[in-house]
Amino acid sequence: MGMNIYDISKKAGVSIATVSRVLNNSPSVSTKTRNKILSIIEESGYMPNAYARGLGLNSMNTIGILCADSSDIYLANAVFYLERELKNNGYNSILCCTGYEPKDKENCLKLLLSKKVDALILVGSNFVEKTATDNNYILEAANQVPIMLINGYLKAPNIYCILCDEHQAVYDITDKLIKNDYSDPIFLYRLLSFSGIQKKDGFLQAIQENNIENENRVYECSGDVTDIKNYLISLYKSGRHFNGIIASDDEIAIGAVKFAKAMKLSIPKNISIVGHNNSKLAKCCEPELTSIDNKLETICIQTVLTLMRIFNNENVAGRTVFSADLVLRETTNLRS
Amino acid sequence: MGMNIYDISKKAGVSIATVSRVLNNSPSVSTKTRNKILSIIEESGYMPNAYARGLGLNSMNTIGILCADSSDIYLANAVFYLERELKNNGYNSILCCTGYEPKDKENCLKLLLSKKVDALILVGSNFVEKTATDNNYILEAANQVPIMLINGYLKAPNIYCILCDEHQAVYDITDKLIKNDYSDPIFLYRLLSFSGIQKKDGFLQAIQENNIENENRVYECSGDVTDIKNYLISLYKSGRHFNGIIASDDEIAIGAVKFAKAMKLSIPKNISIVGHNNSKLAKCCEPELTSIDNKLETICIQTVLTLMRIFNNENVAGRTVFSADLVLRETTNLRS
DNA sequence: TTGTAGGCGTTATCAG
DNA sequence: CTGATAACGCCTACAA
Repeated sequence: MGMNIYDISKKAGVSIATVSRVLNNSPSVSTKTRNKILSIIEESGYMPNAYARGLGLNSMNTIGILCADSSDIYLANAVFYLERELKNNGYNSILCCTGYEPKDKENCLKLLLSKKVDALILVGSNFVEKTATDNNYILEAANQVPIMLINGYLKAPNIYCILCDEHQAVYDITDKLIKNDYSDPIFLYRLLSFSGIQKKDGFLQAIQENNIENENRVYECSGDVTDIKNYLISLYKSGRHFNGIIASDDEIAIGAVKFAKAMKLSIPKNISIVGHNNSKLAKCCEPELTSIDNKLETICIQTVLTLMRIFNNENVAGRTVFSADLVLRETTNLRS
Repeated sequence: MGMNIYDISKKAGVSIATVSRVLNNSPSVSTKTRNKILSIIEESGYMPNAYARGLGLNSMNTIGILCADSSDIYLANAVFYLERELKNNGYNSILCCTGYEPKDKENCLKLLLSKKVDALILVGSNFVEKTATDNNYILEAANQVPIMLINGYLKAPNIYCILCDEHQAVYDITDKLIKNDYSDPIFLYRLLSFSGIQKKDGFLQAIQENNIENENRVYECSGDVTDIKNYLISLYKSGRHFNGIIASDDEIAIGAVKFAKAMKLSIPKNISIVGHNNSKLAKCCEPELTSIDNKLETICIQTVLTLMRIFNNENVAGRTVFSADLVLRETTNLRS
């Protein structure tokens, strides 16, 4: 199997340059020699050595995709869309799951850089740390390759951010809920990542503009559906009787639904519940979850499109924002 | 940034060979020169060129992971576990989602081969086609690199299969259900892939051994939770009044739960429902889903372990089978 | 249209 | 312990 371009050139009675030209679809090869070479390549099963090619061209057409956890439903979808789009544009994807520790994120990023990927896509707003200096390694990386940031924002040269306006989305639904007499909503989140903060601030802005007391409204939670449910039950039993729940992801919202059922609160009569991401979970829930759709596929398509433009030296925005959709289902009684 | 080993060697006043030795932790370098070179590398931010190294060593330590659809919850988990294990062993993962068309699977596999990955991991039994010749491309690929098959079986040189005994698992639960008076169960599946067939056959064996009529027991279904629900409703309304549902994945099972609720069948009193994969969905369902856990993490860990042994020229089994666990929850009233 | 030769940045062999 | 040099396989001016 150890075939190389010399072997092919010998068999064809031509020089390696001509073989290389055929390989790279150069027009300046006679049809006759081209066909001859092609048939020899075909029958010998020869494949150009990707490393050698990479060495000469300084690229192997691979993109590094970094995400905290590709088993997370949301991130898994992002990875799927990105890989598809990249493949359609002739690029392969190296996946690297970093976990949530800043140090690990940095190590993974450097690892991919050492593999000489052509660009890096950081998926998930948790890549942007609150402490600015913690993001320095990303800025440095941007000196070497373009960095695409999905659902995060970092203003710096060679960093391109594609995101969804979560602030507005959460503001809108909170405001709507309040104006529909669910005037005592709470907000549940896992992480105050970039988008986590956006969501929280959108929520609080709606609270403020409606002149509602803002104490005891924002709660951090963690764990699986059962953990969330139990957390809410104890919160409720402690006397905090809210009538609306805005969750920062669908899994939390499902925990909230289970809580409501456990406490015999009728959904959406006694309590409204809104999820986030409009994931597959939303339709698995009963009643089905109203959820904010943050246009993940659109974002991923745009990300790859933007990246291709960058490779092509076209002019490109450092920041692209899409607005979210609200998908109404059975955990609210709102109308569109 | 375009630093190479020559630049470093000049700055250090040594030859490139010595720099290379330091880079590769060769013991035969004096501590003095080693430290000098290391500090120069450090301050200059030099990184060895991975392509050049790959060219020389004929490996870039990358493994190709092929799966039909990495947004599928089950496959996403597999990809996550595999990437983690590979990374821990010094390998990077190139992900390639193939879709379900045989031709596309073949193209993706060849694409990865052309990138000179060190091995290929095919995730999901749908990679093994029923028509033997359709698998030829996999056998050919095995001439170039080791092929790891997760949840599929193909007996051939250099192909290593790690799987779960789905047959036994489905047999056991079906038998149990029947013996607990749920004597009219049906089996729902999406695809008759390798493991799909295992599951179906396990089901049918239990049916047969319990002397139960085997007509109108096995149904193909597709789509999302709502589609499954509607499919079952129409089946039920047509007069097919089963009292047990064994589903080939959790999403189908959730559709089944929704069907039962819609038809006012009490779970598990009137009907028992069993999912498969023990995914996150199982706990999102209400009542929570009894589900067959096919040990995905164990399988992935074993896969990478086996692969490392292969690289190490150790002796390795061509087939490793784990037994499944049954996780009892609220959609059955069985005891462990 | 085709061939020659240099360069890409390593690793590894063989002298010293 | 260190240095010179030949691979590794491809691409691409430049020459013919």
